[in-house]
Amino acid sequence: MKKDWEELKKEKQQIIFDSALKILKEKGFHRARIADIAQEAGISYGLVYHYFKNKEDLLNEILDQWWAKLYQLLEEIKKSEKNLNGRLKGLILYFLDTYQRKPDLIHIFITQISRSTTILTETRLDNFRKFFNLVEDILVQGQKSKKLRQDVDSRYLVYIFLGGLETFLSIMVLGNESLTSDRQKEKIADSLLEVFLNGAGAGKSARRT
Amino acid sequence: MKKDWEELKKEKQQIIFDSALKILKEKGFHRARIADIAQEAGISYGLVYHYFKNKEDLLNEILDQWWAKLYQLLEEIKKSEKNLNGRLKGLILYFLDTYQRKPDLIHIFITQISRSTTILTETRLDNFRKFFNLVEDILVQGQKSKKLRQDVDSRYLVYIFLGGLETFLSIMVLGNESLTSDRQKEKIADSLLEVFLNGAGAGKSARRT
Amino acid sequence: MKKDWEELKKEKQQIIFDSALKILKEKGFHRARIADIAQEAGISYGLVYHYFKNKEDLLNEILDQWWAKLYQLLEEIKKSEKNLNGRLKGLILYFLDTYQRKPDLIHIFITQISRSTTILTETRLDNFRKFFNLVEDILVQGQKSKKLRQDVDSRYLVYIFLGGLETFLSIMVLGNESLTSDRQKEKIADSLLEVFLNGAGAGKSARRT
Amino acid sequence: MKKDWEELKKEKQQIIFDSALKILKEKGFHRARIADIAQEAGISYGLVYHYFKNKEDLLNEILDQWWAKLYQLLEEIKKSEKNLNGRLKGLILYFLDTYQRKPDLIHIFITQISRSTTILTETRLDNFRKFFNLVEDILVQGQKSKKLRQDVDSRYLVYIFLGGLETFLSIMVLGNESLTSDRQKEKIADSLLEVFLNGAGAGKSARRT
DNA sequence: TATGAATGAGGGTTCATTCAT
DNA sequence: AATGAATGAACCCTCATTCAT
Repeated sequence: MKKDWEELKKEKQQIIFDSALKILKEKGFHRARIADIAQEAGISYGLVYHYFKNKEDLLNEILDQWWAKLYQLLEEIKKSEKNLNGRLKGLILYFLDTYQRKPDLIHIFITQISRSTTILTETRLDNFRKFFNLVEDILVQGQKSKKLRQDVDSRYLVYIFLGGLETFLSIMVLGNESLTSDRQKEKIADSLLEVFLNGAGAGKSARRT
Repeated sequence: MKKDWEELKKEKQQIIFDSALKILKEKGFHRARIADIAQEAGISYGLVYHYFKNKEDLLNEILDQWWAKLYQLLEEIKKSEKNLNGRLKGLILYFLDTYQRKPDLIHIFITQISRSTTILTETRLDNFRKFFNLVEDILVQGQKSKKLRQDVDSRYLVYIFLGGLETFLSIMVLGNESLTSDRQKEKIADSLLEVFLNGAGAGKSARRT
Repeated sequence: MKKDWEELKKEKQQIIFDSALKILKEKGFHRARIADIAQEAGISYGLVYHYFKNKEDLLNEILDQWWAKLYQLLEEIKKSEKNLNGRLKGLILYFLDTYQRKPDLIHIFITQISRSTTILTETRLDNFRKFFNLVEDILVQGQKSKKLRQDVDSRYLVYIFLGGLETFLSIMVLGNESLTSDRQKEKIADSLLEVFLNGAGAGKSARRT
Repeated sequence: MKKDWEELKKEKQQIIFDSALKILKEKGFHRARIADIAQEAGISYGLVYHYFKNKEDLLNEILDQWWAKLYQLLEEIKKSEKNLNGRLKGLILYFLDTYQRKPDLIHIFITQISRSTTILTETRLDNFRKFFNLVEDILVQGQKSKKLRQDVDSRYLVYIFLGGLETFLSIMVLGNESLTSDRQKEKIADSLLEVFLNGAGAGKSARRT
């Protein structure tokens, strides 16, 4: 019986979560009103405070959930047998899949979290650092296995890789583009990887002079 | 005489501008108070309304100024005799120079403008589209002159190029890093270009398989 | 069986009572939350409403209990064979004993009840009037038996006597002082009585000129 | 001109002060709403925040003003040539005068400040201690000049003296009694002093056995 | 041009109370 | 008897904006 309660509580939390996601996407953190979120969730606004300490806390829980999943994925990637190409593609597809399933979440990540220093407390910045470090680990392994050039600081490679990915997502997010077929995701992932690995330059002459 | 007045007005506006820049950087658009900006500028908050219609208008003017300068640069680049490499490097250095001279401006561009949909009205999104289009023009020219590969959508190339640049700037901005020497800027620009053009992959085998 | 139920109910009520006492002392009536009291009592806050109609009612019950005991004591004193001195000392010691056993109760009496007009409804004021009247009865008897001077309004004597007592208690309450030995209580009671009866003046000359 | 501004500001503050006084008296700190105070003052509630940081601050300013005046009086009394009797009478009359002119202030002192530990921060308790110490100074001088008995702790004398005074004030405050004639004030002061100095006991036998 | 007093919409948060389980 | 989810009135405080001076 107790379990049912727990589950019900979790479910309700999730409803509030999803409502918050939608409202945050539409209005941004500062303009999102608790009343909006509650209305979206079909509950009274007082109840939001039953499940979350306050607005700040609600955002934090969303972020924590986001980061937890992302870290989990990266750890899995690191443990996997995939080669560099497969690993990076896995990461890209994770973002694209998430965008497909929960576009609001990616929207918020792109527009609110990944940049806004207003919201960025030191704790939250730490999450970013950890994320960048995990990606760097993967790229350093790539350098060691001679899959990636070693004459460029691994940190720079991280910036360029994630930068390209983020801009892709940004464009989709800001343009409200939909992502329907798996084929489309594959194509995007491959293009990104292709240019990241082989460069935008045309042919040998452009690439190595 | 009239000119003096005009000039004085411009000067005062600029003072408010710079103050706004600083406060916006520190607090973000929603938490930045007119009173803060006025205090920073050393004037009464009522006076701000003599020079700007309202808070929204103040932000718009800042953005307009930013975009105007950026468009101007891009037009100059397009008209210049430089080759693709020089053009892209010029663009990168423009951002780095601006970061050096007015870090607040880049900070706001990165954290507030480039992503926030809260602030992004349709009009403002147009500025982005125009910016991306101008950069795309340059890259398409590169493709036509066989400097850039033609098997990738020029749009994708824009995303990857600007994405890498933006992430570099983001890192500096979020980390409050300083940029002192010209040499440092050169190195960053070259690294970015090198990877963008030739890819992160190591040697032929990695790049073309 | 019914008795057991009644008793259990009384017991539970008493637990809530004591918890309320503690919380009221710590936070005062307005800041004391039902949830605090329930937590202190180790029960859910909903249950409080099974035993008390509402917050107001809970406070009323506490007050009623307090006044009932005090009235009972005063009636006993009036019926007793003690002389004036013994009667007044009995009253003082009652307060000191109560402070020793239930400091929270005296704390609340001093800080919340005896003065606060916020809480003082007309009904509650009546309790005060009754208390003052009962003490006045004792002092009037003292005047009749020539133990107390008759040239001062008996009402004034009440104010001075209770005022001194209350300030003593206030000091202990506000200073969180502890009262351990019976000797200490005796000393306080004697000092109070001594000054009340014989004045603070030094010798005849000061007292009767 | 500037002076006029300053004065106007002070005046407005005073209006808010007085309104606050009235509302605080009627409702007590926790139930007093800023909106009430503003309405009483005939201004919008937002303006209250122009003059005072918040509700807490408003209360603090009232308290500070109260204590400042009281301390000033006590210092004057200490410096004066009056004898003990005159000094104590001066103190009593100050309270009675204030009650006559600003009954709300005395009301708040009695019901909110002098007891409520809810409102009593450590800083505010310090004011009490200072007040008690200043009165003790006067009484110790009385002991030294043989006007007061030395066989009772001077601290106790303070409690008894101020206790009587406070209870008098309390009765007036809680009963909403008016104090019109100077004669009435004189009579009260004399009675208080008479009993404080010579005791409530009747004749020698009662007083010295 | 310049000031800052004045306004009030807006939104976060608390918490007593009810009620289904 | 017992729980705690659910509700919403109440109230504090912020701050953009206006306007008299």
